[in-house]
Amino acid sequence: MTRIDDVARLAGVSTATVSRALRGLPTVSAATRRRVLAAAEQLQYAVSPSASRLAGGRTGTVAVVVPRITRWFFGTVVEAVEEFLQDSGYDLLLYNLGGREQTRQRVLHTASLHKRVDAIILVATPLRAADVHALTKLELPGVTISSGTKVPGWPCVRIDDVAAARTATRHLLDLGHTRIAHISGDPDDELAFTTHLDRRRGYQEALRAAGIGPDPSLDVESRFTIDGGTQATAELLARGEPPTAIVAACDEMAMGAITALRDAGLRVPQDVSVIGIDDHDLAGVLGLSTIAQPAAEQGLLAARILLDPLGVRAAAPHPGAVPAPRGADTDDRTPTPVILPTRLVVRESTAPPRAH
Amino acid sequence: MTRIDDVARLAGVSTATVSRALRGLPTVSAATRRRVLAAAEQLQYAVSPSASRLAGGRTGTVAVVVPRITRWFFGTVVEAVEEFLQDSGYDLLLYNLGGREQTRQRVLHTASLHKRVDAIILVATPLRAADVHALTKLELPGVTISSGTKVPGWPCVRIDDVAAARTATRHLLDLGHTRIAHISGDPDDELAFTTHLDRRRGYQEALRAAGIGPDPSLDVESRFTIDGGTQATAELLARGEPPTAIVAACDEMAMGAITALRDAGLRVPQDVSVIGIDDHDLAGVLGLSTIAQPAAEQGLLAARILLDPLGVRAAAPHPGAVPAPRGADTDDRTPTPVILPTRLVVRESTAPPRAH
DNA sequence: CTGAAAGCGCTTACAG
DNA sequence: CTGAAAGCGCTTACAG
Repeated sequence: MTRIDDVARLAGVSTATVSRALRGLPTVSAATRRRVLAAAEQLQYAVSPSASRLAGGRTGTVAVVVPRITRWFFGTVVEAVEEFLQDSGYDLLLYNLGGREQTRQRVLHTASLHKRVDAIILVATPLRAADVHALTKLELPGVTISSGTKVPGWPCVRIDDVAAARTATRHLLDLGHTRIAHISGDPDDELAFTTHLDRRRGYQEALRAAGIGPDPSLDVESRFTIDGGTQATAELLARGEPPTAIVAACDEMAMGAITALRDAGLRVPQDVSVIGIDDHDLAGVLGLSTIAQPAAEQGLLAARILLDPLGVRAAAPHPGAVPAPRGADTDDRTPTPVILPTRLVVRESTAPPRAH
Repeated sequence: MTRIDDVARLAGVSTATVSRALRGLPTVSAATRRRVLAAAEQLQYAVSPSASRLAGGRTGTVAVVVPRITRWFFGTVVEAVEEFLQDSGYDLLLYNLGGREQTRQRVLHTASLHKRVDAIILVATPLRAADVHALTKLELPGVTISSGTKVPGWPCVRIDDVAAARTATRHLLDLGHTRIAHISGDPDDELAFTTHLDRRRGYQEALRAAGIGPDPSLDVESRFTIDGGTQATAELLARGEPPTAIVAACDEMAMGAITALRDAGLRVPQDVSVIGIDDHDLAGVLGLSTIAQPAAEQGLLAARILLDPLGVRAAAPHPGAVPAPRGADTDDRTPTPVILPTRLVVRESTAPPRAH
C-alpha cells in the first residue's frame, strides 16, 4: 500500500505537509494543497488509521453501547447515530450488551475503551455505582440516551417518561375508562433502570388526578418485551375481572398484550383498549394507539452534542480529517438533560369502554 | 495511562516478553507469564490498540455492512455477529448504508477499509461490477450473507430463496387457492439485488408445477418494506378482482399487505390469505403465516467462517489476543454457498379460499 | 525461553 | 507556509 512518503515524493513536499494538506489544516498554501490532493488521488492513498491514531492521540471512533440492537428503539437510535458519525468521518464501534454480564464488564470496566475510542454514546444501559465510577475514570466525553442512564458530567438526551405515561393514561380516562391496568418492566432487575419506574409514576399520577386510586392488582410487572407483555397480560386476566383498558410501558409490551387478549378471546378495542409508548415501526400495522417518541432524533441529537460542542460542524475535506470531540473537561457539572417532546397518536386499539 | 514499559519494569522483564505473555504466545515460561499478568492487572494495563495495530499489522476489527440496521433481518444478523466477534476479542465497525450513495462509495471504494479492518461481512448489499472489483482489490477476507451479494472468493451464507417462495406458494395451493398474487421488491433497482428475483421464481415455479400459468396482473412490484407491501397491495386491488391469496416476498411486505387489505375492508384470511417469508419477530403477534429463515444463525455462521477457517476457535487469554482471520489467499475459488434450511410456519393469516 | 533494537506510518512541536 | 526530527506504544525478526 502507498504510504505518506509516496505522496510526499510525488507532490514534492515533506510528509508533514502532506499530513497537513490532507487534513485540511489552514497552514497550507492553496497551490501546495492542490498538488498534494492530486498526488494522493493519483496514488489512491488512504491514511493508515493505526498510525494516525498512535501519532495523533485521537481515534476518530465513537463507541455506541445498546442493550439490544434488535429492539425498535435501539436500532432506530443507532441508525441515526451511524449516519451522523459517518458523515462526520467517525467510525462507529458497536457494543450490543445483550444481557451478557461478561460483555458488560469488558465494555464498562476495562481501560480498553479508553484507548479505543474518543467518546461514548450510552443508550438505555442500566448502570451500577461501580459502572458509573469506571466510566468516569475513563475521562472520556460521553452522552447518554434515555432516563435510565446517568453519568455525572455527561449530557443526557431523553423524553419525559412520566409525562408520556401520564398522557397515555389520560387518553384512556378521557375515553371514559376507569379500570385501567398497567403492564411494565421488572423492577426486581438489580440494575437501576428507571424508565419503567417513571412510566409507572405517570400512570399513577394520571389516575390520581382523575380521583382514582391505583389498584395494585391491575399493575403487573414483566419484562420490557413482546413476550413480557404477553405474560403480564395473561397474569392480569388470570387475576379475575379484566380491565377495560391497558397502558403498556412500551409498544413491544403492548403488542404482547394484544396477542394475549386475542388468545383469550377478547377483542381490541371492543373489550379491552390498549395503548403503548414508542410509536414502533409496526404500531401502524397493528393499529396501536401510542405515545410517539422521536427515537432517531434522540440519536442524532446525542451524536451532534458529542461532536459539535461549539455548534460548529467541521466539514471533513478528506477521509481522516475529523473534528475534535467534546472535551471531557469542558464542563465538570452535569448538563441539564435535553428533553424531546412526545405526542399522542390515536389509532384503532383504543375506544370508549363498552358500558359507556 | 500505563504503558507496556511500566508493566515490563514492574514484572522485571522486557517489553517483548510482556507483549508475548499478554497475548498468550506459547514461548513464555509459566512463571514469567504469571508475573507479567499480575503486573498488568495491578497497573490496570490495557494495550493500546493503535500501537498494537501499527506494529502488528492486524486491526482486530471486522467491518459489518448492512443496508438498514432497523430492518428485522439485518438487526438480527448484526446482533449474532456482534456476540461472536465480542467473544472472540474482535471489534465490530458498523456501516449502515441506508441508501446513501456517498456512504456506499466511501465504504466500498476507498482504501480506507483496507487499513481499518481485517475482514468484512457484507449483508444483502447489492453490488455493481465496480463494487465487486473494488472489494476484490482490497485483498481482505470476507463473507457475504444473502443470495443477492456475491464476491469472488468469499464464502456466502444464505437460504434457498427460490425454495422458500416455492414452499410459501405451495402452502396456498394446498389450501385450494388458485388466484395467488405475488408482491415483491423492485427489479428496476439498478443494483443487482437478486433476493426478490429468486423469490419470484419460486412463486412462479410452484404455480407452474400446479398447472397454473403465472398471471402478470397478479404480480406487483414495490419496495421491500412495509410501505412497499401496502402500496403493492393497493395497486393489486385497484387492478380489479382481488386474488384469494398473496405471497409477499418478505414479512415486512406481508405486514403492509395486511394493512392495505384491512383498509380496503377485506378480512385476512377469510377474504384474502397472506403469507410472508422471514418469520419476523412480530409475525406471531400479527398471526402471520410465513417461511421462517434463521437470521441469527446466518450471522453466527458467517462470523465463524470468517474467524475459524480451521475450525479452531482460539481463546482470548487477554484483551488484545486475537486469532488471525481467514487469509484472503487461502483459496482463490469461490466456496460453495452454505445454505441454511427454512421452514413453513402456519399461523392465522392463511386459510382455504371462501368458495372452497 | 528471553532481550535489544528496529520499525510500523503517521503527527506534532520546533525552527525557520 | 514548510521541513527535519522526534516520538506515539507497541510487535517482530534476530540473536542468544
